[in-house]
Amino acid sequence: MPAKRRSPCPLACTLDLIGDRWTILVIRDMALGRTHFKEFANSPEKIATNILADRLDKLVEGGLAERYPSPESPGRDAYRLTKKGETLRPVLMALAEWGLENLPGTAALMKAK
Amino acid sequence: MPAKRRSPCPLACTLDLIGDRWTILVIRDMALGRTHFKEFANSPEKIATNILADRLDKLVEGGLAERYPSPESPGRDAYRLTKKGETLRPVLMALAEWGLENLPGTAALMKAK
DNA sequence: AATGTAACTTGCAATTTGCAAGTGAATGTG
DNA sequence: CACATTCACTTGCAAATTGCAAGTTACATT
Repeated sequence: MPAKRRSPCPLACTLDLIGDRWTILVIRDMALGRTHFKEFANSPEKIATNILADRLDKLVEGGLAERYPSPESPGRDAYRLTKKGETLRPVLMALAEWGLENLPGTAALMKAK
Repeated sequence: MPAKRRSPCPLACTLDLIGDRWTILVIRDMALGRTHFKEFANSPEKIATNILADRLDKLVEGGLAERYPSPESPGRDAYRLTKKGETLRPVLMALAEWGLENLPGTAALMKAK
């Protein structure tokens, strides 16, 4: 069941799903290979843990990410993008590229883990 | 002067500039050829007028849009994307395309005026 | 002069954020 | 085995942002 939509516009609907201050950054971290809560929390933007927990839940609910048992640390969960989540990669690239070309002082430090 | 940035990541910086609930929709309207306050306010998402006024100011401040005297209704102002604002078009397209392909029930009604 | 309309502004109430501190389970250490 | 850590969250608020409705101001039309 989709979150509440403001209109049927595909752009507006996409924003209703991932268009807040933090969700896309969490997706970015997953796209870079990060998997654990702590790693997301340690990103330079310093997302608050309550918001991170909330966004992770919503990403899972929305089918963009999935929780799975962490292979290296048994007992803990990890997160990864689903197939649907992976399709957002070009969207993130478009946003990042725009920033790189139009905002002075941004640096492409997006490196996979 | 750029708005406060959470990190130097180009993706994060782009979001710091336009990554809120409404800004991108206003840019969409401008990209569709809408020019007046009333037109933006009449979009199906029904942005509140105080927020619209605030976002228009910030878009102008940020150099993505510009105010100019309305040609058809003298005395009033109109808004249009600047060159920099126009470069966001592919970003909006990426977001809209993703919605169209991944969110059921979205319809591409994005038609220029 | 009275009415209308566009473009805001103002006043709040309701959400959402952000920060700090706390909790509970699983590990690591002596 | 007792004890301190670490991780993954929760909880409690205060502060900021949103959303809604009702003004207000300037210009134009009747």
